[in-house]
Amino acid sequence: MGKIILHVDMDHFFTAIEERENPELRGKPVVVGADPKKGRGVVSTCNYEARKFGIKSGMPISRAYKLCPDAVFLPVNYELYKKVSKNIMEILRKYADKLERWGLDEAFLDVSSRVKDYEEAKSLAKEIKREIFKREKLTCSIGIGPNKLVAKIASDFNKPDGLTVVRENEARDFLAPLSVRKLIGVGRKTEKKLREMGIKTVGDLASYDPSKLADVFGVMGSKLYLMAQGIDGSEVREREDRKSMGRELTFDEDTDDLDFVVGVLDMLSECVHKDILKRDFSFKTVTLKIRYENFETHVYSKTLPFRTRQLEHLKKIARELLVNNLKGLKIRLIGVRVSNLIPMKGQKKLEVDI
DNA sequence: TCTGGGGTCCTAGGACCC
DNA sequence: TCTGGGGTCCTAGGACCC
Repeated sequence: MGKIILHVDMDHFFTAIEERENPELRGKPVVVGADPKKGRGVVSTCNYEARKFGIKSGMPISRAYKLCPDAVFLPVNYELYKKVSKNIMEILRKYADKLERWGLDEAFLDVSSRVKDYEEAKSLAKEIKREIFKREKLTCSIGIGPNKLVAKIASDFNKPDGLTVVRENEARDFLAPLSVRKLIGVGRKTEKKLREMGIKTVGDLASYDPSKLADVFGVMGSKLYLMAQGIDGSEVREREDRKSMGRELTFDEDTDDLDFVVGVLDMLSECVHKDILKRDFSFKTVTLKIRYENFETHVYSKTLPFRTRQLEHLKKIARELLVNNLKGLKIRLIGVRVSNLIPMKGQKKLEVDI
């Protein structure tokens, strides 16, 4: 028999945690994200009451405010959400051969060796939902399928507090009526390109000429065609090795005050440096990100011939990358990231590195 | 609709090495 | 003399995920 994969997706995670911590919020529209008074930034998560007003995650906070000025607007409390996420991942880990975290609030579980059929997988999923609710007072939606793609789309099919099973022989028909946008890896740009080719649904994609898809999208084209048939060979993989760590900040107002920008950049470098020390890495590459008033965004990087973990190296390279590449426009965002990470030797690994 | 902050992966050209 | 083929690393940009 093939694999059985679960996708667990916490229901409106950030706002659900806020409601749990402060029950007075229940029943009211709640939005976690940027400060609507400042007006810049987006909605991170909103609860179902807020969605009734048309608010969605990713939407500019100014628009959310116009749609529902009476909603409760809360800042993003990452430290709290990370702690809750860690608890939930520890619960999930017990139920799976392999677990792949996908952001703070989602995970794939390969349970192939733990269950003998989809009925048993369904019982397991119910048990997971019970335990998460008992321990954390939070609900989730779970999708069960023959691979990650189908499991993920299944978890999204019935929310909140849903459980959807899609067997291997049902996958094609299940996917066919859905928008291509539901497929993993199809975002706004690819959706638009596909629409221009007359492809709107997964069914349209499944019956399209695969060689034409390969011509237009390259390797991605073949993947798209397979996904449309419900086929996805990707493994559930435990990610041990972190690839990069960074910090970025959008200013309240665009600025051309270079001293100010350098000051913020130094502060971001210090934050990144703290994370490096906390997780015990050294790095070789520093990347500077800069976004101008017209939203034009650039990244510049420099790789050292040696590894380091010194704050002064980080600050100096970040500053150089900034002043060597500036255009004559006001600056909207500045960010710094380190990669080419090398774990320091002889140190024990953190159990869950979030 | 005037677009956050944390990330990952892919592509493509060029340097450099054997 | 005007010319290779394979491999790896670096850099910049872009699409995508939550």
